Amino acid sequence: METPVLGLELRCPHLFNTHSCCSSSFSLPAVSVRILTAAATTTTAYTVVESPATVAEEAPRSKRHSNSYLARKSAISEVQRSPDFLSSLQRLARVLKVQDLNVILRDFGISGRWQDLIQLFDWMQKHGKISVSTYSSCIKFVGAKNFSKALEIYQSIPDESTKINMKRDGLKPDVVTYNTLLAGFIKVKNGYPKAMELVGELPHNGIQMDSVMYGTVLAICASNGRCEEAENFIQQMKVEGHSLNIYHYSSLLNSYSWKGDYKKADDLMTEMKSIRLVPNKVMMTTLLKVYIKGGLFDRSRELLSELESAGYAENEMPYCMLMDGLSKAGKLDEAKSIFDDMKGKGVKSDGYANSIMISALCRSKRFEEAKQLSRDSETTYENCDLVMLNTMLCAYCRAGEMESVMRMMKKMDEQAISPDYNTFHILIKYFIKEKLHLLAYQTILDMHSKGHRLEEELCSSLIYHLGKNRAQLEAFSVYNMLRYSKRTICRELHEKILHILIQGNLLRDAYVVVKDNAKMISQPTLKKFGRAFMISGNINLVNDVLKVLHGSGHKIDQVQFEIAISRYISQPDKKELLLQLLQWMPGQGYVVDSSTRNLILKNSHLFGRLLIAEILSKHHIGSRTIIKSRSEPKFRGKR
DNA sequence: TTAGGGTTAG
Repeated sequence: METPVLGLELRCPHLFNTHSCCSSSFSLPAVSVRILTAAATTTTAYTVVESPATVAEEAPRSKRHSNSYLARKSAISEVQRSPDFLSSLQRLARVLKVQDLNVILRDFGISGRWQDLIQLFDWMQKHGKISVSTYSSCIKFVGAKNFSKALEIYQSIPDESTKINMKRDGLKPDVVTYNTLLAGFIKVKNGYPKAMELVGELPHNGIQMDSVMYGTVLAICASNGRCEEAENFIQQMKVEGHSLNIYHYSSLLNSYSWKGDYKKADDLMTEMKSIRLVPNKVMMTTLLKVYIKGGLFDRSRELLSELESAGYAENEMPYCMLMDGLSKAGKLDEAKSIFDDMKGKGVKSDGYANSIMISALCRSKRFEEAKQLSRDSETTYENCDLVMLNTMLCAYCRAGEMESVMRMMKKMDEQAISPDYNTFHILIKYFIKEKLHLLAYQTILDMHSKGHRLEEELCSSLIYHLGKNRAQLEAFSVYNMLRYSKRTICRELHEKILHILIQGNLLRDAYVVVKDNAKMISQPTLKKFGRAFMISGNINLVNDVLKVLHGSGHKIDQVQFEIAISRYISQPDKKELLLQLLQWMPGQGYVVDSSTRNLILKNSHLFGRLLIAEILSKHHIGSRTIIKSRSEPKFRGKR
């Protein structure tokens, strides 16, 4: 007998009622009653549909109330209801079968618990508890929300047979599945090559591109600026006998907007009209974008009038496009006149137009006007988004309106809008400008702790100012944040921080910088560091510093040796270090000069006369070799 | 399951 599914069971309870004790022909089997009860508490009907089916696989009718059934049933609802479902899952892992997990997965999908769904899927994958329907459920639910994750899931399907099974079970990756995945690539940066990979897969699955899929692919081309590729697909469509619709034309037109290719755009409009397709709002707005990008502002203005008369300019979008294009082409006054015109007509606006105008004014350094417009915007639009807030904040910063800057920050706080990269950037620049260097430093710490990328130029400027104001430790901390955020930083910065650290006598930190970056630091700066370290660096590190300097190719001068050796002599307990240094020198081509030699001899009783004499004799031989080798190259050169 | 459009960061 076929395994009953709940739907049928509920409709025809008598078919499954094997318990003679249940006299009423309408009484439901006990299991169904339990499930109905569960349904009332678990909120989703979907869950209820699959549970008994899966249970029935292993629980023969006579044993419907088996402990294993009960355990699984309660495990499912426990996981579903748990505030920390992963730990419940971990605990109940041995009880739950793949089918049960699929039930939970679908429940998450239906109730919109996307994050949980993905976590559960990852867990199932990790524990090898996965079936064909896991994949298809996941793609179905995730695809609607998070396309790249859906694609990842699709790509994680281990073998062809699973994909074939999916097909057999009606869960096939068919034209629609592929199209769902492909649609996710629209507007994804660099989505084109990935989309093409997927398109390349189609023949292996016996799928032919249909008109809708061409629409999707063309949209991908358009949003990635691939106009030639778009043209090729159009050609392919024509060859295959597909007729072009407004979606196809619209995407092709959009692909021309990248370069502002208005000639091709005009030709396309003509072609489209010739097959009696009437340009709609989307087409006309896209055409406006092409004209603006192409710098055809007179025609843009005409087209905007056409949009107005067609009733397609009821909101601010097309005005915004034109204003922005004009201002970026340096035609601020023309942009302003569009703006005023739009305001005069009472066009519905959410504040974007203001935002565009404010930034345009800032770009032209008309800060007073920008500030005034920001004030107006603040009163007109109560709820501003982060970009608008940033734009206004920027205007106030540029105009030097400290009070307004603080007001904006307070506003963001109150509205629980968290600052983004730009907010931090704007503020830090402003604080530096106002010479509030420590505030700028605090802000950059905050920015870093929130995981934002640090921009080198900004850090470099702050490092400079902190250094100048004797905040060397803070400067070094900014340097380190930048250095350890996995970026290659410009060589001048190492040099810059080194000067700051030397100035602050933070020689140990300076040594770290030299050790890691000696090859990127200029010889005069290395020399400056070497001397400073010899004078007041930690005496125990003197030899190490000299070795690092030498190892980087730096030629250590006599002055440095002289200072180091004098320091050792003044601290006889460091005699081992002096002996090590003296022994190391000749091997590297260094010898002590006569005054240092005399100084050592004068104090040789502190270090052992014999030993000193022996070492210094090596220096003597060394000095002869050095003199000899200095004259040798001339001979070699002539030979 | 296919089309458009705006703003920050000197």
